[in-house]
Amino acid sequence: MISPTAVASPEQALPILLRGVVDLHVQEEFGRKLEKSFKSQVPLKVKAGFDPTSPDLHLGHCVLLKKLRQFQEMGHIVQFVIGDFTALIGDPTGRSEIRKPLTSQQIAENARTYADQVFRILLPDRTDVVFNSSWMNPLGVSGLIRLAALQTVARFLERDDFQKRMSERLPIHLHELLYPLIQGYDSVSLRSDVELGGSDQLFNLLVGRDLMRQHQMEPQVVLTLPLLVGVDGEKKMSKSLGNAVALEDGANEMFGRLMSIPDRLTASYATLLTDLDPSFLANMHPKEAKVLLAKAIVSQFHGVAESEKAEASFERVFSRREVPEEIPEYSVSQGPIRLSSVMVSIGAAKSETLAKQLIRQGAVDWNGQTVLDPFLLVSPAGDILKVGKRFYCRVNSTPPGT
RNA sequence: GGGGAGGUUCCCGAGUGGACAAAGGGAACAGACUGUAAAUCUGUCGCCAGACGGCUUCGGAGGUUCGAAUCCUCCCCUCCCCA
Repeated sequence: MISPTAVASPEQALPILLRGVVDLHVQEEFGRKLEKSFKSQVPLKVKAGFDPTSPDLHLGHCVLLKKLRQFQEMGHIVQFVIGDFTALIGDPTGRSEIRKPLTSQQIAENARTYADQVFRILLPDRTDVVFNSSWMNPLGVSGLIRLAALQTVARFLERDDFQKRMSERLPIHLHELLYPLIQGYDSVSLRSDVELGGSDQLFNLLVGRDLMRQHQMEPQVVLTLPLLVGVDGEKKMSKSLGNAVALEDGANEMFGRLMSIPDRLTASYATLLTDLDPSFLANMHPKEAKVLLAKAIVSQFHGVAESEKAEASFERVFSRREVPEEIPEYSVSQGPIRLSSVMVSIGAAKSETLAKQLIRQGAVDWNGQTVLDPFLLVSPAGDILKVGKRFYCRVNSTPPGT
C-alpha cells in the first residue's frame, strides 16, 4: 500500500486511475498534470459533486467514491462538493420532469448524513468537504448573469435530456439551464485539476472546462465512470426508481438485494464495486459467484462477520424457507382478535381489505400453519406470524389498559 | 398578446352523460416454480363490509341533470404554433 501522503508517479497511477473509465478529456492534459504533480509532490485537486437531494447514498454513488479513493491512495486530494446551492435547482440530467425544490432545512439535514456515509469509503484527511453555497451566494445575481453570458442557449438545449423533453412536449424551466453553469463555476472557484462524474454528467463536466478556460485557468481534466445498473437490471440505479441498494441498508437486506440482481450483472458489479476478478467469477456457478460478490460488497460496509451472517440467514430463509434467527416482536391488544387486524396494527398490511386478500392468497402463516380463513380469531401469546416470503415477526399481546 | 391541445387512480395512458372504482401497460404485492428477493406462469391491486351492499376518487371551486371523469361557468397548471 502506498503511503497516502506521497504522490505516485504517472506510471504507477495511470493504470489504476483509468480502470473502468468511460470518457477522458483530455488524455495528454491528464498525463501532464500527473507528471507535474509527481515532480512537485503537490497533490492534484480532484473534484466530485453530490446533490444533497436525498439523504441516502447507494451503491451507484460508490462507483464514483471508489474511484476518488483510488486518487487519494495515489496521493491526491478530493474536493467533495456538497451542492447545497445547486440542490435548489436539481440536476436536470436524465430527468424527464422538474425536481421538486428542497427546503434549506432538508438540504442541511441531508448534507449532514452525507459526510457520515461518505467516509466509509473516502479517507477523511485527504478530503475537503465544501458547500457550493459558500461561493455561489456571494456571487450574487449580477455575477450569475455575467456567468450566463459566457454560454449560449443553443449549446445548452442541444443536450439529450432537453431535446427529449422538447420532443415530448414536457416543460423545461429556465432555472434548469443554470445547473451546468453553476456546477462549472464550482470548478472555477475550487481551481480543480480533475473532475469525476457519472457518464451522464459529461455535458456538465465539460461546461466546467469551458468556464475555467474563459476565466483564464487551466481547464480541469474530466473523467466519467459507468452508471451502475440497478437491481432491476435495466435502469440506472436510483433511489426513486426503487432499484437501489442503500449504504444504510442492513446486512441482510443488502445481501438479499444483491442476490436478486440478474446474473449478467455480476461481472459489472464486481468490477465497479469490488476488487474481485470478474473473469474468475465467470467460471463459477452463477449463484456461487453472486454469493461471493454479495459478501464482498456487504463486508465493505458491515464487516466480514456480518456478511457471513447475512449469507447464512439468506440460505436459511430463502433456500430452506425456515424462520430467521432474529425476528422483530410486536404487541397487540389482547385476543381474541382478528388475524387481519393484527396484521394491520403491526404494519404487515396497509388495510383490512388487503390483509384479508393476503390471507385468501395463502400468504399468511400463523405458527407455521398457512391460514386461509380471513376471519380467523387469534389470541397472540408469542406466536410467529409470517406474511409473504420476507415478513416474519413474533406477536405478543398486552393486557387491556396498559 | 393571438390561436390550438391538454390536466384521469403509484406512474404511463384509454374513457367524452348511466353498464365506471374507471380499459390496457408498467410498478408493487401474493401464489406456483427456481440456485436467488432473477426469469416465467397465475392471481391481487381505492376504503369499509363474513357473499348483499355502502362510501370516497378523475387539476380546483361552483352549476346543470333523476344521474357527471364525461355538459356549463370561473380559476389554477402544462405543452405546441404565431408574435
